[in-house]
Amino acid sequence: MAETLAITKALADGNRLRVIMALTGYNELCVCQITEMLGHATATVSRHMSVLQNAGLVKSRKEGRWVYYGISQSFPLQLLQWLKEAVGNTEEIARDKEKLTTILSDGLDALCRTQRQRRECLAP
Amino acid sequence: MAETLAITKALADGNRLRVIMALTGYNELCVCQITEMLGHATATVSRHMSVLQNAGLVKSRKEGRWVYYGISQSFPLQLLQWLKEAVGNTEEIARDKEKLTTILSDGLDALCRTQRQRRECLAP
DNA sequence: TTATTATTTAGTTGATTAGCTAAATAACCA
DNA sequence: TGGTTATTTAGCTAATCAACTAAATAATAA
Repeated sequence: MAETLAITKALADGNRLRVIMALTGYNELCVCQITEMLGHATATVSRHMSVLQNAGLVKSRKEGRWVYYGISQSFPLQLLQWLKEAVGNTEEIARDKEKLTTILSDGLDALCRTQRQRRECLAP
Repeated sequence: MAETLAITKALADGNRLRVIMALTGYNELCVCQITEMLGHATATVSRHMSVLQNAGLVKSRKEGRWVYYGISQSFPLQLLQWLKEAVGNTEEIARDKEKLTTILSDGLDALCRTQRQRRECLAP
């Protein structure tokens, strides 16, 4: 039961549901892209991703300085289908999809640069 | 998304998963029977049942002094099927099933009587 | 090598939640 | 009616968890 509970707990958070839905639309997304979509601190997003990964719902792949996440093959299919039906057409997810198109339109280097500048802008 | 999140949060608890699985085996169970199976205080169980009901996963029916709970018609079918496959054959659930057969074998009046005596035994 | 950079991990704080006891409801029964 | 009883609600405490900042890691680039 522990494994199932890890899954239901992983899905019991709005930010993590948004990430799952985003990943169903693209087969991979970089941490900085997910961070930009959610609008939280990078460390917070990293924590969310590790919860999803420990539950076996997403997998990660490192390429250079970037880490890409995608839906895991072991994501229970019936569960994923239900999720798509249940939240796939909500306003929140629609906004995320729209935001993602602009996030992806500029490339990773540009995105990381603007995020870096934003951080430095708030630095002590 | 709020409705879906209410569902995933309702399922993100081991006791509530156990109740759902118990209810799939019997079309109705009384609060005192569920209480006996979980081994928690009645008030705690009542709270768990209201979480499940607010998420739309179970429905309740009052008959005399007893309240019976059952799986709701609106319980998403794919979700329920996944749950059955995922936890239906775990040790915990097997123990619950076994315990339920003895709980049910003695009738509601007898069960409530023993629970009452147990409470009075611990009373100040 | 040294510096830079993307991500993760540690450590802290505030909010949510599961458990309990005690009090309140609602329904039966004498 | 008044008393008993099953369940729910209120109020409390301890534990869990999401968010942040700062420090550590891992990889690139100069």
